[in-house]
Amino acid sequence: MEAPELEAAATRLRAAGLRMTEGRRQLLGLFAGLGRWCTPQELYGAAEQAGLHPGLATVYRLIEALVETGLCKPFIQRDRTVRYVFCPPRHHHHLICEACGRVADLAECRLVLPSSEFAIREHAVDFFGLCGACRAVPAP
Amino acid sequence: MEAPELEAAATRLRAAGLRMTEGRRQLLGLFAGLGRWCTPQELYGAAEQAGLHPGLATVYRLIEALVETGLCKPFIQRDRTVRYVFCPPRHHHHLICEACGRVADLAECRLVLPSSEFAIREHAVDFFGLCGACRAVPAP
DNA sequence: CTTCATGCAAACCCTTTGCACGTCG
DNA sequence: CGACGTGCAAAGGGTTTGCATGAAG
Repeated sequence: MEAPELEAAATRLRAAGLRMTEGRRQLLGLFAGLGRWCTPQELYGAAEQAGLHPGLATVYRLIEALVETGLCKPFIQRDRTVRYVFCPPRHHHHLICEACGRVADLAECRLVLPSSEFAIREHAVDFFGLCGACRAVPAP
Repeated sequence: MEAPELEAAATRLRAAGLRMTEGRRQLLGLFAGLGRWCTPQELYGAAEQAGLHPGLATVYRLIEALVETGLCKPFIQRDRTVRYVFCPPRHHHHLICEACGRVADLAECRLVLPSSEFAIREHAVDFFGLCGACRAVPAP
């Protein structure tokens, strides 16, 4: 995640009426920089390790705001774990490594939309598998 | 959902070591016939209306078994509601109406998979929008 | 200064589990 | 008849909320 994308995300949050506090900015930067999906608890843990000390509720509230503004997408796994992926503010798809959780963005995806009377508002194309690193070694 | 697909689902469940009790068969038939995604509570309510009286725990246990055998897929919505879609035992994608919850299967979808070092195990292509009926009238 | 963010802990609610009984094979 | 399914109610645990305090604009 580069600074421009982070800035664009912050701008969108501000546009939604949210204040960019220092803690929020840092937590957002951490999440965007993680490059992998995570549970709120995992993000909370990562923040601790990074020397930030947000309350768990704050983590949940940021994620909620991100989801509402389209900057974050929830996934539910088969074991019902819910993980969130940070979504840069542009259309894209995901390649999610099921071993390490790393998320790669896929800007281009040639998808031929089906023709039907269905009015499509949004489509989700997500790929699950193993990233190059995890094909070679166990998950880090 | 036609009988053959229901039968195929039942066969897969049996293959997974599950017993097809009468109640389970009826609940499965109800779910498969619903044609829309639903929460466990909603399925429970639909069963009540249909004259079945499974315990809520039974509904959860069936859904769990279906998910584990790939006959059902969980979706998490932006408001964190978790809904399940019955998945006939063949590869397909979904058209999900966000107004009425109706699910249309999409057997064919021309998708050009991206080339990368990523080993894709599974891909999900799901469309969200409004079905023909809901474009015309409020959700039933 | 008004509005919104934060932490903490309690409250919530969806989901899961334990147990006794019934049923499938 | 042994293993699994079911119902009920209680337990569990991730998520949300209330409230007092502090920062943002």
